Amino acid sequence: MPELPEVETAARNLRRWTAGRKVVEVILLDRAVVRRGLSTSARDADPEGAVVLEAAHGPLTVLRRGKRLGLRLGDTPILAHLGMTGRFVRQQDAPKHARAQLVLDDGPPIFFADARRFGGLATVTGTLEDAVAAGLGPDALDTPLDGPALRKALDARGPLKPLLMDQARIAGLGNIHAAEALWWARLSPFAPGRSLTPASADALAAAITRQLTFALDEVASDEVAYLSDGAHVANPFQVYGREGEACSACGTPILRDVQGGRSTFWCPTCQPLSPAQA
DNA sequence: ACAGATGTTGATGT
DNA sequence: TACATCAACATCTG
Repeated sequence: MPELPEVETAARNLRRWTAGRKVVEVILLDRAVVRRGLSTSARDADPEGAVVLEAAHGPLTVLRRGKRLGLRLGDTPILAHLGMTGRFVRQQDAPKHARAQLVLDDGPPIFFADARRFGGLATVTGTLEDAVAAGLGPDALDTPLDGPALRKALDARGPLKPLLMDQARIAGLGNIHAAEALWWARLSPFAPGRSLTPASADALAAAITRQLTFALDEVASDEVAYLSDGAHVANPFQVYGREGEACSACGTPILRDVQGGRSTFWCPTCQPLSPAQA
């Protein structure tokens, strides 16, 4: 599930859970969770990094940029990425697919669980601040996105949606929220980034902020939200996962297509691929 | 049963 | 350069 709102929630939870406490031990339940350079493959396991993590202990500091977390555990800087199914939970017993465990000096431990194993941990060379920012564009939520900056970031010939998901341009938007933000801004996912007018860039910047803020509020209900994963609520999105359903604004059936190997959903009426988008 | 999806990010190839 | 495609991995849905 993790896009930026879930990662921000994870960061807040970790801070809250460790406030006034110390991590006294790191237990790796799946040593391949420690990767070279946050690779998404367990085949890039980093055994030496694993040894470093196992020696880490002390108070925890948490940074976030886009979907990437930076953890300072005592003197040890660590990067963490949730991949597609990663999550942090604080509870007594190990959840399914637990990969790592942080033992605290007080209360239940924190587990990193990740069914699909695209997520992972990595040791860092250099400062944690540099590592957490390396290769990422401005954070889509923290950095108040303004139209001009966004227009510059998206100044490329390719279609808007993949550009929005390019973490080097803007850090934090994934498949769902990119689709949703484009709907709110009434922009076609297929429109060339370079075709953004100043006015549409303003609208898109506002839509991104709105979408992420809204989603963060939805997810922000801490670990309870995670534990109730099974309890499926109604699809809270305007277009994502709604192929064939009526657009909430105009009633036109939502379309689905594939861009860059990912499903894209949009309303052809509200988000026309037309010449003038002002 | 099985084919085909799935919120992630890279490494390839044209 | 900049696309698209696949691969990593484990589940879930039709």
